[in-house]
Amino acid sequence: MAQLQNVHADLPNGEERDLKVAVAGRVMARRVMGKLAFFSLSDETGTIQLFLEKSTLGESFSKITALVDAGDLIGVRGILRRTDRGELSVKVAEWTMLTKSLQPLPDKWHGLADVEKRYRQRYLDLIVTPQSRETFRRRALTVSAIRRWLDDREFLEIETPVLQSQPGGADARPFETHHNALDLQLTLRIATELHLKRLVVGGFERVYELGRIFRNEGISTRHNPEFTTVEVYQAYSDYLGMMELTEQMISAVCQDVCGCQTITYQGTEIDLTPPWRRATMHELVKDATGLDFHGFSTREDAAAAMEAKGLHVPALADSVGRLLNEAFEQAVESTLIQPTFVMDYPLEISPLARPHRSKPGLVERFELFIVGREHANAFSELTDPVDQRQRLETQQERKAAGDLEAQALDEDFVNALEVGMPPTGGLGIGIDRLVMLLTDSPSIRDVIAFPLLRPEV
RNA sequence: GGGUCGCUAGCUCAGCGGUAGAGCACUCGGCUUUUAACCGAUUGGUCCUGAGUUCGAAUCUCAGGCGACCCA
Repeated sequence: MAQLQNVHADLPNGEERDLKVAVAGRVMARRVMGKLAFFSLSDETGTIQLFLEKSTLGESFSKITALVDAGDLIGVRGILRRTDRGELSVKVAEWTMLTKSLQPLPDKWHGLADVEKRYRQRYLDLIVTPQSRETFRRRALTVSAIRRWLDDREFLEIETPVLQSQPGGADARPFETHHNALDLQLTLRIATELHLKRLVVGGFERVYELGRIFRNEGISTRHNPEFTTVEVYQAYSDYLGMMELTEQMISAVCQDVCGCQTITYQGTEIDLTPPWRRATMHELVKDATGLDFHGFSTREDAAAAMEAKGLHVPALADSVGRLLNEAFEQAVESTLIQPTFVMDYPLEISPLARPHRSKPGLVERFELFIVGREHANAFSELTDPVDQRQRLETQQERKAAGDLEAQALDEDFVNALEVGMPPTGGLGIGIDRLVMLLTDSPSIRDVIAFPLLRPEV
């Protein structure tokens, strides 16, 4: 229908074009006046008006006006005519009921305002909310633009298991399930990381996977229990290489999806043109709070200084590094509106990242923040199997001490590192949050077609 | 987990202690240039659920359900 509107934009008011056309779609509105009627017919691309005359349709006119309601799917044949008021129309010669709608459409003017109903009955939302259709169209464009960008650079997408005997690759609680034939307790993956790294060990030097992961955690405007990430691994690269890849890829995807690299998110202009700001976590915390975490040698010193600044000191944060991260989350995170790479994280909160080449106690890791939210996480991968085993053993101790999100020790993964993994840069990007950014959506539920909701009744 | 707000016709909403309402949609009638068409008529209700207060509850109170937003 958009095509018809474009091709025949030159047809003058009140004139007909002797061209037979056939269109099909959903009747969105009816305006019937005696011996003349106008319907609005919509398909995925747009809307066209139907011009129905009793004098040309005869008995068929009474049938269509009597039987067809808003919401029905019909097909019509006829010629093109632009009405006196300038609306391109199909002057209908024949029509067919394709699908009768048994339920009335929501209010044609107000649409579906109840957000709960929009999520529970997304099909209705999509019919009556053009904005919603545009969001999911852009989501599809985003996903395909990312795949195209990576494929063009010879990254291979390889699918890894969703069902795993133990979760790994992230700090998160998994969903649990059971395999009947093997009588095996399984978990749904919380990340794709450990399997993609096994593929790097196996000789695939550029791999990625764009897919669904599952984390058994709360729901908010930024969290859905199942969400989509893309993880990318490049052998013989490092976190600096991943930083460049990240800004190049996201700015290119934005260009593809939005047609430019400067976008507006909830009223704030965001400039995604590379290069992006880079700053270390230490610098950012110092700028925001005045606290220099390089100067603290014990947790007690750091905790006292934080409390003096009015920052909360959680009991689980049992080291200077964890407190630095707390200070960052409390004082800095929400202020990082324009794209910012936050670099050089504490080692103890990064059990899969390589120690920093020149800064003891830190790792070569960055997270990307835009509009105050984490959008990506990357590091120079830890490839030393001895160090990796120790780090995961430390995680086991934390788990025993009650940290439900501490990571498991995946023996086979350590075994893979013992076989030998090349130095590698790894990156994970949250697709849902990226789509939120590119579609100006305030809630993650706006970019997930069927977000998890508690069942009614 | 805590706080605030919401839930009334298919949809959008009003009503806030005294007979349950409007617009749109649906049904019927009228109308040959409408586009939120218009005019007239009809129909449509577990007022989220339960308990309580009251002569009387959609309305007040308590508990519960579902959702939204904020906080942890």
